[in-house]
Amino acid sequence: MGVHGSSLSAHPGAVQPPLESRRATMRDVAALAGVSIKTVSRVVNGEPRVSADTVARVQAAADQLNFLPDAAAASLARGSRETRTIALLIASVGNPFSSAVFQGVEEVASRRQVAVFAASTEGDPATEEGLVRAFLSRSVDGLIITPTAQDHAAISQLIGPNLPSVYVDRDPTGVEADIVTADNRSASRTATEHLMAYGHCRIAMMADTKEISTAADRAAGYEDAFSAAGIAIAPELMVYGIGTITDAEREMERLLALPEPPTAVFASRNMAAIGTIRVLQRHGLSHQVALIGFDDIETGDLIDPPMSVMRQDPIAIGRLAAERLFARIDGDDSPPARYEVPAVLVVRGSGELAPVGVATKAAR
Amino acid sequence: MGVHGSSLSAHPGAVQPPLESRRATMRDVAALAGVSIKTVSRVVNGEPRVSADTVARVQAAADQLNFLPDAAAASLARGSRETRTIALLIASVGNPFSSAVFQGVEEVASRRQVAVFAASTEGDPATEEGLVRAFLSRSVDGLIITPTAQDHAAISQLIGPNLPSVYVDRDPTGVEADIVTADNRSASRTATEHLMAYGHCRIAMMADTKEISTAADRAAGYEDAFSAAGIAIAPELMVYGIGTITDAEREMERLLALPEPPTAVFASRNMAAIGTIRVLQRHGLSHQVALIGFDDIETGDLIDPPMSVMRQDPIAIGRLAAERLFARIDGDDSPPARYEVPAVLVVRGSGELAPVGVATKAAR
DNA sequence: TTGAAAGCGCTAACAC
DNA sequence: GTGTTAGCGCTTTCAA
Repeated sequence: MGVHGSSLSAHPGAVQPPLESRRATMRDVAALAGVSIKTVSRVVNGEPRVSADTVARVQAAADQLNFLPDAAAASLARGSRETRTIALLIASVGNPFSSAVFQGVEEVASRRQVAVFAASTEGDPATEEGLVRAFLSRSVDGLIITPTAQDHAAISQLIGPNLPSVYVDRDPTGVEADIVTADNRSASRTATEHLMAYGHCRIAMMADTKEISTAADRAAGYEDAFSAAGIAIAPELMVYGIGTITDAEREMERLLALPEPPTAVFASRNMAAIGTIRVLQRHGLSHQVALIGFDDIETGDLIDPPMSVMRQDPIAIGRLAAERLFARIDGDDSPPARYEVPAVLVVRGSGELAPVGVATKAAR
Repeated sequence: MGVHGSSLSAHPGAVQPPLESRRATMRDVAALAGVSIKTVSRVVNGEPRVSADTVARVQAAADQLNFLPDAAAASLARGSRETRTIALLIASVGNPFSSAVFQGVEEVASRRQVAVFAASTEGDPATEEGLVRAFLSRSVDGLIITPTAQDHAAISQLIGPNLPSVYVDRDPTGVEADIVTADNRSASRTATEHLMAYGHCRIAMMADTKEISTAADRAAGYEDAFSAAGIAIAPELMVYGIGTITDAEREMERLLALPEPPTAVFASRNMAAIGTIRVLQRHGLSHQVALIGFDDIETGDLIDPPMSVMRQDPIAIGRLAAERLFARIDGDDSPPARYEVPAVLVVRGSGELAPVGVATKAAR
């Protein structure tokens, strides 16, 4: 019954290293249970036609040896190459928005017993491409990607037509695939109009670089509000390129130094809001200049004044992205679509301050 | 030269599905380049003894077919079973502390081209065990685990003696392995003594359940400060079991209703601090009752008053955990050790308020 | 109900 | 320099 040395063994050469120094395989379990490896496979995979007695013997042997099947070998043998593994490429695993997306993805994936590789692109196209290669080579069943600003035709080609992929948060260029984002444009219009409703028309906008679709969409929503209201936009109040809190602080200082400073700020991303608040607090203006942020902050209600925001739902975005991905994995071949998860206005105080000083000239 | 049908092919049966519907393999590249599969392997792995001419031909074929090696098959064949993959089990991928740990882990792992599975235990032992099984079965090279409150002897046995693992943030029970945490006890003593230095002796402590080593260690540090100062602890001010912000709010309300309410609070975790601040703000007491948190909040400086904290360095914790793990993977077999990453006191205002009201009786 | 053989994509050892 | 063979741990025929 011994497997290692017997002359009719399927493995004539290579004596295995001792069981203690490696994980048990089906061969080990088979030898211990006195059955063939195929029978072990049947038991492990819960296949029907096995006698209860055999099942028990195999199970006991497997438990005794602490046996766990090798998922990679199984997927290799199965040929289907399904690995029950997906990859998630986000801006940075440490960033609250990204990790909330991850949380949503995980929620859906774990229900299907699918493991998730998560990795940060840091917004760098080369890193992004390297990660895509790394995960393709690991045979993931699908990819969820927050695209960097680069053109994605090359990456899309790399991924190929057979591997499902979904894009989140931003629109990639040159790609035919499902996309899940917030309703950036309409939400930004809502935020801007909310400020206008309190009488503001010198409303600054602080945004990321225009190349990022999210920033561009939010700027478009801001502009929509002005067009609809018939108010001319002051171009000097539209600030792009806010990449860090420090950027935001510097630009806000500059805006306040303007001959006609803004009476309100639409901070189209978290870092912009934080920098803006710091500067306003420093100048003792936090109750004079209105502010609406985008993205929520965990403690937005503790700030003085409590911060009003358009709250995105990144968990829902991640959840929906994962659902789309698994639908594709399951064979859905409907045309690619865009999905927008609504952001909601959270009224807390900072966005409900009336204009102070210069800004009463263009009342509505 | 054709591989698919030739009679001397190593693969007599099974005609492959067309190349378009699957990823290219080394066989495909070999066929296209007119070399053997082993030569493709050599080129792909950058082995030396290959003629420049051959390298070029193979590379061209690989590029044309968009070939990427199958990492799982390679690791299977190599026998070493190295997958360049590790798993990280954290409380929740969406939680700021956990995701900062992840960020530190990723930083180190990505430098080694190692991919990271991250998953949330949600503090549930059964989930934790299921995840460990899932990742073992996926042949990860190592595990970094934030242990749940359960005994870890079983999990440790499941992992076995050959797979490196490192524990982070909390001490597991019944395990011999490297552990990386903050210096919870001494940092908590520092925080408490800082409050005492401003004259407080009725200092409340709000903590997670005692079963979690982190909470217990922080409580011990709090007690250390009292013993050292020779002040008796008021047991009614030590609150355990704060699991949510709501818990914290409820308990803080209760404390304020005490005949002799605390003049200061040591909030030993973020949620406790947030709930405490909410209640203090609600009662208009945020400038009367001192507060020091543990864990930093992104916008702690924007709160009124700005929040003083013992700032942990979760990125450094993650980084160190990953470094220890890779050291073990690389063969380090020194005895398991505990590593403490220091937390630093960040003075912002809330922790530097003198006692108000009843609390002047036990001056130092 | 059980088992033997072949082979997934790749690499190690050893030819030539 | 390059190719051949065997086999990693598993699942699939197909036979018994």
